[in-house]
Amino acid sequence: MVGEILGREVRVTIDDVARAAGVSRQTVSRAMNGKGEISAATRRRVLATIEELDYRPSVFARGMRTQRGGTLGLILSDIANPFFPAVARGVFDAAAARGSSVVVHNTDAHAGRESAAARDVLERGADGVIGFFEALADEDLTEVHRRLPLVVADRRAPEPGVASVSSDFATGTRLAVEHLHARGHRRLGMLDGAVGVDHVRRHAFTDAAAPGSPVVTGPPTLTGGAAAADQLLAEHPAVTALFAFNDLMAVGAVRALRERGRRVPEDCAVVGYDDLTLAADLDPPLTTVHTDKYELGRTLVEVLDDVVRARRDGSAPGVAPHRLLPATLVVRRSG
Amino acid sequence: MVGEILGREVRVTIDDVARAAGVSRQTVSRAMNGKGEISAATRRRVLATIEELDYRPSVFARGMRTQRGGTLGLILSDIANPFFPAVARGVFDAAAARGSSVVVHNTDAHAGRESAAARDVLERGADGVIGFFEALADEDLTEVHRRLPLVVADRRAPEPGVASVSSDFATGTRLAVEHLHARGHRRLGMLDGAVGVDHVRRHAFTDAAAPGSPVVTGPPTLTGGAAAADQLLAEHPAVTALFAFNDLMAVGAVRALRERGRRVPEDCAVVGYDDLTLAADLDPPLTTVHTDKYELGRTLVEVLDDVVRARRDGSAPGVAPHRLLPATLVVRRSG
DNA sequence: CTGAAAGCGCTAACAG
DNA sequence: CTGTTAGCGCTTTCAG
Repeated sequence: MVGEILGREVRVTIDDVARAAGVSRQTVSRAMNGKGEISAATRRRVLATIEELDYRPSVFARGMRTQRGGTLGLILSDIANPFFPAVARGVFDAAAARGSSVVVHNTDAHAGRESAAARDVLERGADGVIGFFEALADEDLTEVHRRLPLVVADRRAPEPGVASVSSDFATGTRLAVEHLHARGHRRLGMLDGAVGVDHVRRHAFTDAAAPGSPVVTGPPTLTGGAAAADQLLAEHPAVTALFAFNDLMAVGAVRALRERGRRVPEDCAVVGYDDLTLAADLDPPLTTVHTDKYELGRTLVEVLDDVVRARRDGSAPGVAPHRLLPATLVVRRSG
Repeated sequence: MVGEILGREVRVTIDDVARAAGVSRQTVSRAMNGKGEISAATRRRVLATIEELDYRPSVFARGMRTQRGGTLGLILSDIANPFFPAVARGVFDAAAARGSSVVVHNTDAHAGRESAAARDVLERGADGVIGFFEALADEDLTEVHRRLPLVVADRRAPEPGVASVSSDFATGTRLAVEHLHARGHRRLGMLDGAVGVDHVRRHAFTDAAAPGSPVVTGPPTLTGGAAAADQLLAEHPAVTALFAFNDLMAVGAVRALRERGRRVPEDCAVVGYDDLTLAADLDPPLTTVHTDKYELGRTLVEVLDDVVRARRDGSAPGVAPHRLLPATLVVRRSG
């Protein structure tokens, strides 16, 4: 087998290619990286030789010079929340298309883990980072941005120079509240996720719902939603509709409601956010705000690419791209 | 800020540490890697200096010598299937505990993507790979194993020397079938996932169910399950219970059944496999086979560690560890 | 127990 | 358009 002796791998190096193609190493480098001038004929020949020898440049040797490892960091808070895998799929596909691998870090929305993840990604010479940062302060984001192309996901950028992509939470939340009002609900409550620094959903809820509408905060998980719903209903028994930070909390709320003998939606309506794949198959089918999560993932990589390119071509520290993905309401049975 | 000048990072190198500590670079290397003899006092002093200067060895320079990058590859077929994130969480946590980062590859069970992923992981100098390989042939797995510590997940190892961890599919499947029999069902059908080469679940089903029980194959997804159920029921209308390859197919089957006006479980029972987080909240709550997915993830990393260690300490090419995780039936309403 | 020398495979900068 | 020179930061010999 090529490049192998007695079961022990022997690296095919750039020198082997150079020798075989009858050129210098530099020319081989140029041929594969498309940098510098090189005649079409030479390049073709070199590329053919590369193919033939099955040469793969060493990530390490290259990284040593360039400080770039052809990876891309994806930092998120909870891979077990189906929202993130849906986004990740878009990220993986887009990353694969641009030839990058993705290193994923799960932070549990813990500030220490978030900065450790960022640092790790940095040290590995990632081309850039996509971050769902929930706990890190704005200054820290800015610091990450200074060192590495960064795209902030589902959160306001800490400063205009930092790119961001997120669901249009304000619209989505407003849609949910208006729908509940249209259904005749007058006393709404919100189950907010105890993460992030933006609180866009909460503010939008507060704006759209009647003054003084209660908001209870908890972890953005099933059990967090159940506990928050319990607390909210205990303190505000007159509430007839709940808007949850995300679908997981919404499902937790449904569980809690039923355990208290409340029917959903008859006694209390529930609306979620995210529109997880299984939302339509739940009992009751979940009314929720939909955002295209795969598209979010793809967009994140696309924007990151813009940032990388901008930085390479003379780092014009102007206003970075900020994209808002449409949010629409999907009415099912729960609210 | 340390190591920074005018917003431009300046690497703290091993030489800086050596100089500051008044030793040579090798001594620094020894101090951090615990290799070679070194006096406790020197080591302490060097370690303190490292701390003080916030020195982080370059992944690339180190990788260049060692061919190892401190990462770990996780290759899976569909991150959007909640089964995988649940496992991934265990993998991430265990990897973090051992100081590794995880690069994740999504393959869609496509042979080309699976081998590309393996190759990529290899080139990045991963310490090892955890692979849910669905499409790759046994020889290819063996080849991967020859080059890199490998643990095969949810699949029989291609040879005794390759480690594996998987759910006890045989028992889980038997439990499901027996339960259906106990409920009085006589005509069972199976919705098999069109992936993998093992077909443990299918064989176990064929063994446990009545001879000639129909099996229809499709992609292990929601729509795959729906289509498979449609086909199976069209060809075998007398079937009163369906055992699905996984929960996603089971949910798809429920959808299809209802669209044909069949009630679940009254007209046709459905049993899944995996016990996804939301299984209990579905309509109807899904009867399914449970395996501890987080534990699977943790175990995978643990076994990988054993393999790595074994290979380092003189590669005794004996019988690698093979672990089977318990599978239990969770009876809910769907079957 | 510690230091000096050598080189991993690659690309940037400069010649030609 | 192509080749030569010079390291990147680290670990692995091999001396001392």
